[in-house]
Amino acid sequence: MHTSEFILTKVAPVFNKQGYVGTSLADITQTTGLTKGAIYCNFANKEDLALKAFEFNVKTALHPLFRRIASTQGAVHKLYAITSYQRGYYDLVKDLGGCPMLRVGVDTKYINPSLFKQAENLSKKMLDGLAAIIETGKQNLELKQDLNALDQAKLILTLIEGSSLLAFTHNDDSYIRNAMDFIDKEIITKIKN
Amino acid sequence: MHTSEFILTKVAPVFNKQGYVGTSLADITQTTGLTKGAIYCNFANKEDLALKAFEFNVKTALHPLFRRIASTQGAVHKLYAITSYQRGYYDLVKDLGGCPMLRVGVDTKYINPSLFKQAENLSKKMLDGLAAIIETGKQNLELKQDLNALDQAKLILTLIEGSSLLAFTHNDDSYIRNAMDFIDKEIITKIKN
DNA sequence: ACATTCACATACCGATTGGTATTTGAATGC
DNA sequence: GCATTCAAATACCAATCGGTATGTGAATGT
Repeated sequence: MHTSEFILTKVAPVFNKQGYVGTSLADITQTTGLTKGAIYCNFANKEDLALKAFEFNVKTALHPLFRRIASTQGAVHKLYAITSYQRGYYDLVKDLGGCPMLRVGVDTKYINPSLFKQAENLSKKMLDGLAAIIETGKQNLELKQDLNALDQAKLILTLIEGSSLLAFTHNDDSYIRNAMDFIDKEIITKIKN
Repeated sequence: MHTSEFILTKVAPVFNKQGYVGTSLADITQTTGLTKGAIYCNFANKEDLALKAFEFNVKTALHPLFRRIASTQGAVHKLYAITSYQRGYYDLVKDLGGCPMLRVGVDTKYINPSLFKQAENLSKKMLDGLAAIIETGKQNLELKQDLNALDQAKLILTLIEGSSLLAFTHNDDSYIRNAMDFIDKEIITKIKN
């Protein structure tokens, strides 16, 4: 494993737990066991490292979901794949310190615009992805025609992110399971007869 | 107005926007126009100030909601009062930088346990309050008997916090209005005939 | 065998951090 | 009118901040 990759595996969770300003170079050298020389040899500066760390966290927390969605056929099955994935989300990102999109979205809006932009883009991408699934579901006559795809997507993303927030606030993943159960029941009512 | 109160009005939004470590004493003296002497004359230290700032933010963002709930009679009307209040939430806390409970809940878990505890307690209080409304609604035969009050409360709080997060991520309060419309429609289906 | 390279360590930098000790100055009590 | 009080300003502190310049040592090429 290259050193830069090793650094990311160690540092990414720290950034996700402590935030951008809350993570110091001392924290970084301490968790990696390396010195500043090694860090600045592999990354341009703290911001560069934070950005890569965010990408790393997203890769471990959300890319598996994207792959599962892509390899699943049909709108309804794609939606079920999402809720199924999300049910394991708490355990998946527990050691990471929670959902990276949520963390960066809250943390960096006023202190690190370029990092915030990444979280904003990712959130938008997830919303658009959800809306596209629902829209094609309508076109394929899987889902009822009177659905507003964008509104439904907003609702699902709201439940995903909101339940993740509360799960990590209270160390209790029942918020997530509860929300996913609800989405599943909602999906059934939206299936075209 | 006492100086300590004046300081809070100026500093509370800064803490809410930039976070605990993201807000320096220099930020504090700058936004207040006062010196460190004045700050430390009115507050024990940065943590004390941050705690009081959080209370101040909660007072402006959520106490009006608590009062409206308390002065509204009946479970269904109380629930509608919540969604009605929440519809104006984006504009209400826009200058504050978003929902203080959400901000502190994400920001401080690993860097300031006592401050995090405050957010955690508040979140728990809101959940219990919601569950109590639904439970008494069942007992008063306003709401259907097969409702799980706690699960419903978790769902509502999830939608409230999740929509607030997305609204401030994308500077778009349609997430909140959309979620509140959905809750309102859900309430109707839960009313006992 | 020797020069070169390069990843990483060490040593150091000015600036900023949160916090404190001292000073100031206006109001208050007598 | 003089001493006291007290909120606020000033001046200062060690520690830490992110970042950089230099040193080092093992691997590489020839």
